[in-house]
Amino acid sequence: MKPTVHDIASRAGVSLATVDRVLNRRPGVSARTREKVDQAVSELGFVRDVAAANLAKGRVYPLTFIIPSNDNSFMRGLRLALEEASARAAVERIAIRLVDVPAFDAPALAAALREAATHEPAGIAFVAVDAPEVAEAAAEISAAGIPLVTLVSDLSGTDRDHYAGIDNAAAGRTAASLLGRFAGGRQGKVCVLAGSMLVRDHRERCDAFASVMAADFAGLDLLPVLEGRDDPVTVERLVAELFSRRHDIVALYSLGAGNRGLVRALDRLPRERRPVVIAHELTETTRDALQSGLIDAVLNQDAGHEVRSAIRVLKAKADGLPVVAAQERIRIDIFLKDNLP
Amino acid sequence: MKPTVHDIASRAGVSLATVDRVLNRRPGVSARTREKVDQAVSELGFVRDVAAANLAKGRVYPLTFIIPSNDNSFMRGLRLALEEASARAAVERIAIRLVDVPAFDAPALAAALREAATHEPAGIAFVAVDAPEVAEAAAEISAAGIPLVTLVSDLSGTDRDHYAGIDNAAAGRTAASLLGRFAGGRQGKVCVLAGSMLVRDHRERCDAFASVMAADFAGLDLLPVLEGRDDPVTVERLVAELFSRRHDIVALYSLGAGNRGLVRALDRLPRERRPVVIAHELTETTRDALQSGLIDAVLNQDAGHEVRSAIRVLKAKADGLPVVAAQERIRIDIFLKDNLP
DNA sequence: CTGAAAGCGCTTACAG
DNA sequence: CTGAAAGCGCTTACAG
Repeated sequence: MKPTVHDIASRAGVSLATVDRVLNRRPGVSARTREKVDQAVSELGFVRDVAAANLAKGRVYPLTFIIPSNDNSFMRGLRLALEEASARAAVERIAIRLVDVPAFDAPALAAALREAATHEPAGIAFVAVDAPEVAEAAAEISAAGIPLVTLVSDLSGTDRDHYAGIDNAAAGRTAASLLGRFAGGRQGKVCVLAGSMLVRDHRERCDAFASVMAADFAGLDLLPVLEGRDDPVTVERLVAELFSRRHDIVALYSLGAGNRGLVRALDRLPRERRPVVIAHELTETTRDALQSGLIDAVLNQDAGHEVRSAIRVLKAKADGLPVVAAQERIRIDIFLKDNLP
Repeated sequence: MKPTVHDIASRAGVSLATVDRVLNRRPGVSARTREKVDQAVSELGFVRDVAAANLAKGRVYPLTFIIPSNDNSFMRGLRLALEEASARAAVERIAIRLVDVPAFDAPALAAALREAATHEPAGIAFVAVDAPEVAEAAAEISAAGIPLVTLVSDLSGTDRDHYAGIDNAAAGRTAASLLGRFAGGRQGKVCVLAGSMLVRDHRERCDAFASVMAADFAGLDLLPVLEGRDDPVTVERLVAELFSRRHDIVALYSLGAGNRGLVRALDRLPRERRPVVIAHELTETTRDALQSGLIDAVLNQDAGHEVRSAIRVLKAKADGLPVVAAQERIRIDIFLKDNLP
């Protein structure tokens, strides 16, 4: 039978209260007593039942997540993942509050951060817009001792405790490698389609993509970046215009969202003009496009992983526990039509 | 404040015991009483605290995992993942026992299965060797009412409750698509390197790979499959021999383990003779080879995901709960040098 | 069919 | 510095 605090107490010849003090490294125990308890713990191989401990503590961890109210599949998926995670997290007495904020809007985000802080949550996670006013709000909250995690897109500067998202430079490089190899020696122009250069994840993908293309695929030239604001309608218009103007495009990298518009534009192109296409985020749209061959590969970040990682980190910070960085690394998934989940 | 069983009891005007009976759908409650409780539950928005319930139940779930004692990185990783999962699972009163069994050995596996069953575990997970004697042992255990899950490699026939592993046909197809596109129109032979055709995962990868190659990449011909028994020494010898015999090999698909041997053999090849290489499982060896360019892409199954899925499924089966198949699907990861975690 | 009481493994005032 | 007792939210014999 697994040993309990009672076993430790009788073995060490002390009370439960003392065992608890030693276990939780609280002060007010003589060195001798502490030793006896520590010894009993290691002799019996005691490990604390965290669930029982949480139950007894009655402690709750109110966490706030600030998410852009963008109507694209990725953000919808993030919301869903958050709701699911909330349900599971309840077991560990974590209560999650979701706050909406307009997309790509630095002042609104800064205000939302400050508002969230007034509720004194045990931690805040937010999708960063990389702007000074946001950094300022973050600094204030950090200074107030509230753990802060950026989600999906990071904030420049140091005023956050952790970033729960993919390595966007690596994503850009991966896209370049795949696109370059899939192009198979063809020469021509490459279109890069972003959401907004205001968010750091898009900027980083873009820069890394460009540098690998320049280094490894000399026959492929990048056109000026198109900014579609992750909005399907805008994206469709931009892409359609570009392809009607130019006939030398052999590949396209869509590094933001709003791929519904991209797919609609691609679908109207004659077969022989279709470029090699790499896009981000596995959604219903990109999945269908992979299967029909309109998109060749999709890079994906698992919103569920990101959300769960953010929760774990915020809880650890709230408890003053260390974070195992390696364990919190978020993977970049690659999907072809063949390995769709 | 979150409502508890006490709140439900007083609201419905019944005792805790009755609330518990209704909550757990146990018999011996009048329809009227049941109704009152159900109503209180929905009015108060009660959700059961699973951790507290488990604590009170004192129920434990002894689970047995049977893993081949193969000395390759993947199986070592699986072991590690299992130990990690054990630690976390302890919170949910799951106790995991690990049993070693010789690799690719059907009689030994059948014996291990029967032995495991004598301990009356709440469930058994095992890496299947796809042979009749194993199927027979599985059938017996299933008949005895012990939930059974295959891990990594599946068992033909129906005598298991669940398979926790990737879709190996999809993996074979993915490998073919990548290899074909990376070859970029070159013509020649393709070497296929397997562990053993006795395990179903290898057979399925191989078949699917072959069919996509035949359908989509006419210029690339498959050579007869090499069986390296997932053993680095054997693999090295086979590959070295093949390349010294033939000079028309343009690509290689390593669908099993033992890649240390493969990499050693490839490394001795002159640069211009190096084939396009797709391998399985991200290990130290394949990671280094990706970075140095000896391997072009690695397909990976996350042993941690597989183990955790197996645990979840076994627990659900033990509790008589349904399994959400979509949630238990294991992804096929693709790694290039650019998106290494 | 229903309920009072004890207990799961831990923590927390409170008293000494 | 140390301990006895009550309690966290649920479940389980046992008695009626």
